[in-house]
Amino acid sequence: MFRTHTCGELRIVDVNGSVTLSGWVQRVRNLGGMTFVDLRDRYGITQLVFDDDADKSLNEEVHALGREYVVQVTGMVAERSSKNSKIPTGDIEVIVKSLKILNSADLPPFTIEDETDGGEELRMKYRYLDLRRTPMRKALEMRHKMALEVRQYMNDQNFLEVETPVLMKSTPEGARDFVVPSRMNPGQFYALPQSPQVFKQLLMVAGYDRYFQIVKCFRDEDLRADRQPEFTQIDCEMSFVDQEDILNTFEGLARHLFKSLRNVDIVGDFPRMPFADAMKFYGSDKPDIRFDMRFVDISSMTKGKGFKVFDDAEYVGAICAERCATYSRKELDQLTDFVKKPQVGATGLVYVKYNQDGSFKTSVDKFFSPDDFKEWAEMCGAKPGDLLLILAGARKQTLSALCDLRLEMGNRLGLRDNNKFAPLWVVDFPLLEWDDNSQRFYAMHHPFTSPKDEDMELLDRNPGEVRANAYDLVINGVEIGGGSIRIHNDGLQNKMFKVLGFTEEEAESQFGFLMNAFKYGAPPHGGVAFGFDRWVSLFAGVDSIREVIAFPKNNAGRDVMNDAPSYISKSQLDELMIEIKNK
RNA sequence: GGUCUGGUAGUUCAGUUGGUUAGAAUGUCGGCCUGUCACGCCGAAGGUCGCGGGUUCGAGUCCCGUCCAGACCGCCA
Repeated sequence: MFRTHTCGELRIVDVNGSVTLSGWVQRVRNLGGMTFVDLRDRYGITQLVFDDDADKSLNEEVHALGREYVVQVTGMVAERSSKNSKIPTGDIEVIVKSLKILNSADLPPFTIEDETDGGEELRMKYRYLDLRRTPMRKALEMRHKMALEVRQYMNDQNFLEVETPVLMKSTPEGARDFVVPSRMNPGQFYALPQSPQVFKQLLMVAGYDRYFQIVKCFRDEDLRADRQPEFTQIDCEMSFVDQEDILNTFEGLARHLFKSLRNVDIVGDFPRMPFADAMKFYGSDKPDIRFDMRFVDISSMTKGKGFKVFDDAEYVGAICAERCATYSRKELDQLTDFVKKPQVGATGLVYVKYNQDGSFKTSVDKFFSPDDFKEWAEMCGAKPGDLLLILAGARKQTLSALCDLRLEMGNRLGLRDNNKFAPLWVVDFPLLEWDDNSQRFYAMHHPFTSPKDEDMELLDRNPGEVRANAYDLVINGVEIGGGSIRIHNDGLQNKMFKVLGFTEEEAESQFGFLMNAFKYGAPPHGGVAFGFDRWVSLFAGVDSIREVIAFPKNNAGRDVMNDAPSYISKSQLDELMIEIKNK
């Protein structure tokens, strides 16, 4: 027997018991006449004592111990003379009678501690060591528990988990597919699913009524801190529902997860914000509403006073930073540099300090009067002591830059507390997006999204104005998930394909099976998919989804631990009838 | 495809205008130490300054190229 207890479970009631523990050596503290060893496993840390007065026979073996050695010990549980309140086992220790080294260990390249000294690259290369650290273990435990609670809630709501294929058909719409060559069908390829979208709709046609799946999805696009080539979704679909039913059902899921994982009660209904308002007031389709600082369009009040930047601008927008009128020249310069970064893309920043005494100090004193500033301040709801930050230029770029500036100010002012949660439904998304390059409309969500009934007639004459029955769940400025009510009749679906520029043949070859299915009694249905990794990372309070994925890829899509992807042999290629082109 | 930041001891980093033998902390190793829990004290070892080229009397430092890592833009229905 390797152990009678784990390293996390012995307490004061176990004193005088004989126990056997196995684990990893976290740390050795040799005090000369006695030695303490912290023994670690997944469940915790237990202190071992080797006391010369009691028994010198183990001296040599203890001396040989190194970090991360795997050992087994037998001994007696004793109450500590000096207790450690920081760990659950801190009242006791094990006086060791026998010690067996099960395996020695090379010196790890970084310290296996909560605050490791290891950099990102090393941690990824030796991920199995990184995963020994408590923060990583806790993140994966959080992930496990979240999956469990999702299944619990969904089961209670009558949802059925159904597995859908991983090898499926490639479709050119949307993200780039990962493809898998088929040996038995030379020259043909499967695609890995970007989402099980069509399968879940077919399950609705099949009458399964409520489906969900915690499922891996794949997209062959460049990575980010919150984007991996393979990621996990909570994928859901329901029949005989309208948008309201879906929002309510999944608001319930969100509440259940907030409560069970973070013990947070969200008071009141989740707010809902039309996409158009989100863009107008926050410059983003995923606003962080933990703090207000809404944009105010002051274009009308800033023109015709001879300040060319404002006069030429399509849009002049302001945000009000409370109690920031005391900002120094240096701080304002930093903000100016921030908005001028290529990633933000503003050409400059205008500030208006509304001083405590009611006077104004601004970067545009030459062009405007104190009365002008007073008007702007009133419009922005600014009080003496506040600071207005103003960007101007083309509408789209300026809204986007102002969004970045708002979030930066939120960070500076400590308004983005990781332990505070502000969920939000963004609704009424546009159905279509015009793409200048290819001179055609693309589905903003996906081509199966239904237009709003009241906008249906616009579909022919002004498709860009049509709003969709589509919605996103946004928490703290993170897009946690999104979905839509689907089209369930083949006539409307055909029309959508037409608007999207598909020929009948293309629509038939790519989605014919779905259109065909719709002919056999498709119920009205809709659904949603949540980014499981993002949600876990939000609850775990970490910045990157890599921190909640056991074995993630790096930013070039590589697994630096096993060096995938890799070349395959000539014979493998031959079998697949594939030839590699020289660059 | 692009922009930016970084690569120096096992690790995390510092390194002045281009100038003597490249430093600190931590870890490691050795010694001392009987109540530590980030133990303490003393001592030691540890470097292809990512790689290649160039400028220079002289390059960790400047220039060019390249590789690697990270953040972001494009992309991600």
